[in-house]
Amino acid sequence: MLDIKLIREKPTLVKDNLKKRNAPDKLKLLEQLLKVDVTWRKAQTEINKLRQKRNQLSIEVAKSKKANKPAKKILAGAKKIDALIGKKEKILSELEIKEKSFLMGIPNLLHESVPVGKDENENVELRKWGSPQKFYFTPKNHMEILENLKLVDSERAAKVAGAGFVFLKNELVLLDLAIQRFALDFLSKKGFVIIEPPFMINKKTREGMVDPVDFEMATYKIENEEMYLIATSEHAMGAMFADEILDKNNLPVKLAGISPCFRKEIGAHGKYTKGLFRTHQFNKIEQFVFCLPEESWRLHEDLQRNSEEMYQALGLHYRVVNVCTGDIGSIAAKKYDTEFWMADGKFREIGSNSNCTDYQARRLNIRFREKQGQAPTGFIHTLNNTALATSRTMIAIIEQFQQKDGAILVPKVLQPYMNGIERLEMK
RNA sequence: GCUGAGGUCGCUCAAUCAGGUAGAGCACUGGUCUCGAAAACCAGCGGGCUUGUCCCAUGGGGGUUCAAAUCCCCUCCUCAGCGCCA
Repeated sequence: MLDIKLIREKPTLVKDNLKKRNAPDKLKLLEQLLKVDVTWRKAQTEINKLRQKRNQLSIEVAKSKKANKPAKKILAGAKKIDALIGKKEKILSELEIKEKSFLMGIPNLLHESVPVGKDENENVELRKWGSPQKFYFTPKNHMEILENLKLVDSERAAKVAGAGFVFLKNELVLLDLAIQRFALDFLSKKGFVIIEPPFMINKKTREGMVDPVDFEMATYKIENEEMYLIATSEHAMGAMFADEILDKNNLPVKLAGISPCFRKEIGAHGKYTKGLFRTHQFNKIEQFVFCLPEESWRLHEDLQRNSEEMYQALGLHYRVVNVCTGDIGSIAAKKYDTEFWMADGKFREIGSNSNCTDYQARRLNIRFREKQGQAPTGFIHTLNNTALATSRTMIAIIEQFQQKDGAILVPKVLQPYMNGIERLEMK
């Protein structure tokens, strides 16, 4: 959510931002918002004046009663005004709801370094790291390899749960856990606090954290309860400090979340959905940061470096793209996607790193202050970046490190977490 | 899940029984004083807008009333005891 004051004072700034985002419908929304805002302010002032009158009459009633004088006349007048206020309040609250929903629909202001573009095809590649091994055979898709090694059972998973679920088996489970342990140890050394969040969130948290579009498409709701399965630990961690004021000297707060992620949407048109790439459930270690406004851009780069150091330690070939204005999503001011090389020669997303500036914090009401006892100075900034999502990291490992005999080489850094297993192979 | 007690400014509490329009202390900020600091004193210290002798704000939502922290209903959370259970 943007600051309504900023929109009032600098509407052209917001407008230019929407133009950059190539969002004509949002431009309309902005016009509507500005209109409603004027009406709301008028109505507010009008109501305030009526309330003032009523308050004055109320005081007079109290005075008369104390003096044992009849207050009938005053009461009649007050009742009239009261009825009028009631009517106007209804209108006002309708305006408020409208204004809020318009305001929520206005996306975050983009950082100047975000490339302008229509869609994901215009994301700008910043760098590549590593290279795929020379395959002296035709590399296979990860599912084929895993099925040969009997490390997954997706048919039976479909039977018990449906499409989009898998049974992981034996060493693949160990690999999944190893990736998580590796990421936690890595981030812990970098000063992150390890967090296992609630895997369900309530309505208020959902409204504060989940983009309405994502919600419709991706979120599971618990039947008969206002509870939702998290689609990422970010949802729970972001709301951890909702309505709180953090002391400046305790910032930044850096969290490493470990959780399963539950997502409804997997079959969107034209999306790559093979095997483990999109499933209803996967495990992920997530970096989440609360910080002062002046440090967020530096931390954005730090978070990116953390992820890349992990991919490099695993030996994975990847590239980083600066996500363009048409593909960035409404919450982020800037976003890097990291994409890993797959056996079909394409790069696909393995992680996503966003600086949300104060956009999330304003909605969640998370502020900071110079020190204890002082009034809050402003809203903090939030950032989130995938550390390692196990399913996609496993795909990368399997497809990039597959051998001619169908075995998979386990990256050295993961071996200690897997009882020293060096290869996943047929037994 | 049941019973009880609670939720008021950053913190600790008051006003609740009996409705009359939210107050104190601490902390913090600025000023006076001082070489400087402490103490003392003065002022400020939740949000809004059209900056007023204005409006809103007592976990959240509704109701009664001229008027609600206070009375009624719903709901969330915390603590204690009991019950149930990996």
